[in-house]
Amino acid sequence: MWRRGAAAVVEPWMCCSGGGVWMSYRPSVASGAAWLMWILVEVILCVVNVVEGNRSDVSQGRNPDRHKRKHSWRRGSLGEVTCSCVRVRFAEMSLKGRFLKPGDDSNYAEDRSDVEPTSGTSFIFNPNRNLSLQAQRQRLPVFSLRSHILYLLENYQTVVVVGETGSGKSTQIPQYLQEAGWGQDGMICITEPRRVACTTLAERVAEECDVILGREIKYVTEGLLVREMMADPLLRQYSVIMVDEVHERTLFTDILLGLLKKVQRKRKDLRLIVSSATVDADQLFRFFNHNATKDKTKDTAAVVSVEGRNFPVDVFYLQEAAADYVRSSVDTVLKIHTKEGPGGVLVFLTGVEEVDKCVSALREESSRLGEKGGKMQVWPLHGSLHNSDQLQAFLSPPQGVRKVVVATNLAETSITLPGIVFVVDSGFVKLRWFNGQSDALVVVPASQASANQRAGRAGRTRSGQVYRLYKEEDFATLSQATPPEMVRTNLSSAVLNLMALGIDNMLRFDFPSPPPASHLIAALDELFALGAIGEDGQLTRPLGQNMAELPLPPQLAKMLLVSGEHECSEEILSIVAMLQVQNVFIDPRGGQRHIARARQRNFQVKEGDTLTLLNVYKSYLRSGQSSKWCGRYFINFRALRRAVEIRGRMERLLMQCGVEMKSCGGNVESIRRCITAGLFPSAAFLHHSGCYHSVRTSLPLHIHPSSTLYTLPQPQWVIYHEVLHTTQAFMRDLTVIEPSWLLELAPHYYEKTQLGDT
DNA sequence: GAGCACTGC
Repeated sequence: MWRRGAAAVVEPWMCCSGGGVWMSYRPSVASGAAWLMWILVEVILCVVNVVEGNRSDVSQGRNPDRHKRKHSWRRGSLGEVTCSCVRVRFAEMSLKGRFLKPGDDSNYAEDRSDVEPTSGTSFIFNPNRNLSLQAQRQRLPVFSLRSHILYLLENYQTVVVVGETGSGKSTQIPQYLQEAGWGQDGMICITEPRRVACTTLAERVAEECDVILGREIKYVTEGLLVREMMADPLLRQYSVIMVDEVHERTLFTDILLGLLKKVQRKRKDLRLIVSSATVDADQLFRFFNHNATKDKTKDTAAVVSVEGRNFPVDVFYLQEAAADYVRSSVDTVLKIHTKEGPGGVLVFLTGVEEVDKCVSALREESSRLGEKGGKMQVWPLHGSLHNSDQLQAFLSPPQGVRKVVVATNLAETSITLPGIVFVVDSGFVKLRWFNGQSDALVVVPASQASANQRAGRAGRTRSGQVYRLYKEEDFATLSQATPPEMVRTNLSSAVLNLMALGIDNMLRFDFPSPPPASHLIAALDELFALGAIGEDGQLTRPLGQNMAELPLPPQLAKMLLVSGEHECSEEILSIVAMLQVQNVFIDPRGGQRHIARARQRNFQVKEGDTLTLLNVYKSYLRSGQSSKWCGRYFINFRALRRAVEIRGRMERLLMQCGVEMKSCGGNVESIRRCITAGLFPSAAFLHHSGCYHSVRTSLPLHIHPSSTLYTLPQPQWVIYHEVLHTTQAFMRDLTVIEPSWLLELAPHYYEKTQLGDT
């Protein structure tokens, strides 16, 4: 184990304030390549397309004025412009939130339109669980549409199925297809975004019918099907492909939809079912309808809606938008608590800070109310909470006590809480947003789909109520759905995958939602720098090809693939696995905090966070992968367990790529060199202004307070894994490096210049 | 002195 050591020695010649040797990014290398010029021409074409085409579903759908938010543009000292989102909480409006029952007061409008079966308020409820399997199947809402769906599939290449959770579409439609004989000339394939959904659905279907799963019906993840396309681009073994949960719009959903549309042109016999929960049916229909004429009989796609199973949810809006939605949600909860009948309350806010604020305000009010106001238990719920603390939100409160859970988005999709009857929706969500260079965390208005999803959390056992902290008119101005990942994330992985599939011209690819051209350029630029793309604009062999094989961000894939040469593949594997999981260190609230910090300090090393993570991983293995050990050191056991799993998978893939498994036996420098070889585009140096500057963009950067290096004397040169813009641009997962390594390991990317040259 | 949430090849 490496221990936290003394400060790094600062060599005077590296100090930028003293002049001397300097390092600069060589933009000429990337932009000078002929293919990049050609791509720029394509970009112009693409931009024209975008302007002419229909992109309203992306970011334009949001009305920035609605929540009186403004963007402030900050100018970096060297001319770079960064965007940070400043939240202004309805500054001009100071009316307090006040809710009444429908009919009590005309100030409050009730809206039941979004509890109609075709929209998003729903929860899974199985009233027929005592019936036989066959009887249960026939009672599912989708059963009445069985022959209609089969008819449409005979006549149209694509059928868009819009239905709620609980309608049974994911388990029943594949069986209808199989019963109708679609499984005879080829397999029926259903894709899901998550692995766990694949296994549970497959098990359920196997239980219900007598087919051999994997022979006639097959559930796969979207990513796996994309991978299958690398071997068989036309997917000849399938007769029908059903893409489920399309509304989630993951990167792979969009890649898959684009690719399947391509396949359809070549394979007229291939049938496609696209199933989605929200109202984006029309967009999907237009995307898959190859009919260019106005003659509806020539349509190649059709839409069918399936009812869900919903308990009614009453929706209330504020007469005036809340000035401070945290305060307003506290008031709303108190109003519910004193005026309404029993039932749990779930509050949706955007972040940990807001959750904590709301929880303490509610606890204060609750104790002020005392016994006469009725008892209230208030629990926070967010991802960085300790496991046992998260559990509190799930437990039933004692008789006569009302449970109030204040949560982040965590409770919207990934977790279902029992006993919730009332939902308080702030109307905002914090999202990760790629700005062309780095990711930012921005607070944005939640979409209509998201609002409906939140509303659906009210009342699993009976009808519920949702209180939205904005005006009814404002609901219509919200975007229909959260923007797909494709338009708001770093695209380097997606581009690499598409290139491995033979899509050479990314800008001409038929994306369901075209990403910004600048994001594509940034991705191509990064891949070129990493050597995954050659001068000819093609994927390089074997490096680029192998990078596409690894399910990792390209920089980490590169780092792994060169780790054999640096004789530290064992260590780099562990580091990469640890970088893939979040919240390794638990940060408890209250008195335990300093104990946790002190124990976690055992793992810290002066070389940075990556090596600290390696330390944690090795120590965890030495503990026998013990959860007790994790508890003692305030290490997230689940995260470590996942890291072990990821590492195993990566190791197998890496060996397939022909990389030798070697350990450097504690030679930290070779590990740091290897990290530099992968992450070199993300280098920063300590500027005389006191903060760091990115070598590539001169963007001012700061060490994230969670970093090992935050409390140590600042090293001159660092490499980071990612930058996250919140209050400032923070570098995370740092490694201390020598600048000479940049020249040595990435001579095509960096050149030595004298101060003043840049 | 700061941490939205996931997932996957």
